[in-house]
Parts: sequence; structure tokens; C-alpha cells
Amino acid sequence: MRAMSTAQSPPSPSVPTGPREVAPVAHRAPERDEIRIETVLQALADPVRLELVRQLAREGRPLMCGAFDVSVSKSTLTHHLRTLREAGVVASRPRGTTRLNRLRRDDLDALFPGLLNGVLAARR
Amino acid sequence: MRAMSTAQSPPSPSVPTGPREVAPVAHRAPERDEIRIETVLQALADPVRLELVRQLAREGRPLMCGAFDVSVSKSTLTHHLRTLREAGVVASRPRGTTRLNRLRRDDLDALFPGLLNGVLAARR
DNA sequence: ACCGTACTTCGATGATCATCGAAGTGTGAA
DNA sequence: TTCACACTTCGATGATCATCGAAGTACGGT
Repeated sequence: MRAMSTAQSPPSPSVPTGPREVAPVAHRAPERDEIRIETVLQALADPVRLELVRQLAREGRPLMCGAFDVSVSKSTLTHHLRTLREAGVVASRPRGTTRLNRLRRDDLDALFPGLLNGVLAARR
Repeated sequence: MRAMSTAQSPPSPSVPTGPREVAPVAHRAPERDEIRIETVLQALADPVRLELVRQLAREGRPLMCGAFDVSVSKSTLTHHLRTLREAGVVASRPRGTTRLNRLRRDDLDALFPGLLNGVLAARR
């Protein structure tokens, strides 16, 4: 659904690109000033998602979806990464046929100094 | 239910005080080393509970249940305070006919340094 | 054009949870 | 003991959500 995606030309010259209320990309992430603490905490509160954040922090570099070591299905992993992305905890950009997920340390540290370090300091 | 409560004397001298597996008080809170980050984040993730923590931090002293300014029913407030208590975020002790709720800053700062400050630093 | 890999979307399902009112418990005071 | 106040427990309800498999989309290589 959502029409053929490969089409890059709108059906008619009217409304050339549209008002573009949200952004053309499917994978939206909030700007820094749009990140809300409730959403971030909600995102971090899930054990699987917390583990994803831990692995990103431990590796210290972006990871593709398939590189995470969690015991959930592919679709569930997508769901969790989307939750983290929409909360502003991670950002992701396509890399060939895969997708690189990056921990938004700078933004989180700027908005909630100490939060991420405190969470990561917790003993397993 | 739970038998007549007014009875203060156990039925028999055997098992004078009992092994007391869980503690005689109804309001249990985890010891410092029992506090888990997932539970704490889960507790902080709710908007009402986050507001309770904010008010406790702002006042800088224990507050009785009735002193919180939130727009939920009495029973819902009890539910949220219990969630915070069982997560280890607050501690509460009876004070006459009321109950004083205290933010467990020391324990949280020791376990997850920076977390609470980061959360409280978030702009409303 | 075709295939395979990598990820996403969809719809369903079971579990958890925030919410409430009503009824219960406990404490201090009259 | 009786009352009023402060809080808790209970049971119900609607909402959110983690989970999955199946089907869809996108991209790079052959």
C-alpha cells in the first residue's frame, strides 16, 4: 500500500511536492528539542530496549539491526528500534541494504545530563 | 477479610513472632542492593509518577500522600506511590494517621549516579 | 530481469497497567 | 467507644503494548 514507492513523480503538477507535514522519510526521529523525558524513560524501561542501548554503548559505534544480540524475532526487534528512534534515543540511517543505528549520546547528555551514564552504570 | 485485624495477640505462644519471612509491615520497599534499574525506569516512565518525584525533589522533604498535587483519584495515587516504593524510588513511613513519603536520593545516586539529576534536569 | 539479504509493515493475541468507585483498615481525638 | 480523617485494598474496565508469523519493500549483486 501507500502507492508504488519507486514513483518519484507525483501524479499531477498540482501540489508539486505537497505541504509535507511530516517529512518524506519513513524513519522519523525527533529533533533534539522535541525529545521528551517521559518518552525517553518509557523507551528505556523495556528490558530488551535497555539491552539494545547497552550494546550500542558498549560497542561505541553504530550497529546494524542484525548485529544486536537479543532473543526476539526480527519484527519485534524492528519494533523496539523504532520505539527507541521515535523517543530520540537512537538515530538510524540506511547503509546499503542494511541500516545503521547510532546512540544519540550527545543529544541525551545535553538534555538530561547524567541520565544515560546513570542508566549504564547499573550493575547487570 | 484477613481475619479480625484488631487481634494483637497470636493464637498461641508457639512461634512467638514467627520466622518473619517478609517483614510484618504491609509497605515493603527493596533494600538498596535489591533495586533494579529496569524497575526504576518503569516507575519513572509514568507521567503522574514522574510528577510525584518532581514534587518530592522540589520540596526537598518527605510529603504525605495528601500533599501531592496531581489530578488522579485517591486510590490511583496510592497505586502510583506503591509502584514508586516497590521500585525503590521512594520510601514511606507512617506518621500518626498519615504517611510520609521520602525520595530515596542517596540510594538512587549511589546505584545510578546522575540518573535522578538527569531526569530532574529535563525541561517541563 | 532475477535472486537473496535485510529490514519493515500488518493484523492478531495475550499480558500488563492506569484508572476509578466502593468498601476496608488504622490512627488519633472527642 | 465512637467518630472523622487518611490511606489502602478490591474488582472491573478500557487502553497500551510486547510479541509473533506472514507478507511486503528496498537494495545490491549476478
